[in-house]
Amino acid sequence: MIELSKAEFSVMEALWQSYPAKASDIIKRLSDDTQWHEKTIKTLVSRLVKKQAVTFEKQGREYIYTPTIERDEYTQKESRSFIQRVFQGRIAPLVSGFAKTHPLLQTDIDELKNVIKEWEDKQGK
Amino acid sequence: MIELSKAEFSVMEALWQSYPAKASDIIKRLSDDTQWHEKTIKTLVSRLVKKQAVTFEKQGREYIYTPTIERDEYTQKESRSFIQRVFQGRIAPLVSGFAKTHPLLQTDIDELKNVIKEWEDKQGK
DNA sequence: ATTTTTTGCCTACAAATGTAATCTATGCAT
DNA sequence: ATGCATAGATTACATTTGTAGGCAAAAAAT
Repeated sequence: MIELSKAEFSVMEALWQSYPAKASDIIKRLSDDTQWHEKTIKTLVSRLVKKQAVTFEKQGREYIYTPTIERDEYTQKESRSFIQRVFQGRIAPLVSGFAKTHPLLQTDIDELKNVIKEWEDKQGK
Repeated sequence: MIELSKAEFSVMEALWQSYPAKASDIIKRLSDDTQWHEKTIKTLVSRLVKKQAVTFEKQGREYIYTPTIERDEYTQKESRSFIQRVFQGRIAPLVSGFAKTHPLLQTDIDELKNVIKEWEDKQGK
């Protein structure tokens, strides 16, 4: 599994927002959320290329970057390994712990109900 | 917030299992799960002391270690920051993403239903 | 009593991470 | 045509993390 550091993940977020994208696009997007120096972002992009989380095509002297993994795919893997490590692979304890300090929203409840419904449908079949 | 690395977290797990505990206890417990050298574990314990995740009392030349944070407290904070970082603070997307690749167990469903029930009770009041 | 083991303390060292600065080649403005 | 801005490549450097080794003191074993 491709492992991303927190900073690298943020760069991926900027790229996932819309791609293919030039470095300058990524830098522009990140400037809204962070104080990172342009050089810093370029370093992170290079590391992402090295980790093969991102590829690029040359366009003149510029590179046009594209992620090699989708956001969903990555966050799912990341979630699983987090849940595995911290909650022995069980998700429910995470949810109840989280809910203890963070009131859920109506949309969360709806979405959770949906998960349950799908599970029950599958059981039924 | 006290930040623990993965290896440090594992050591905390061993300590949370039962404390106060001596270094040798921690080492014994970790030997079941890992191949870590005794020295490695002691280094990690020292770092935990430095990070103030653990305190100790001298008992002769040995130290008796105690965590300063409870497991629940730590994992909740950790979960929150993970969810914040990866899912903008929303937990439901994590759950549905997770469920896509990891069939939930009956106990998970029960626990989730309980979370929902508690939420609804609170709404009603 | 002397040796061996075990404690915690200090030191080590490579890889990963955060955070850039410098260098080199190229394209753009004048 | 020539200098300046900009792109990516290379280098830098402190901190954190993983993974120990060595040392001095004390306890345990013989």
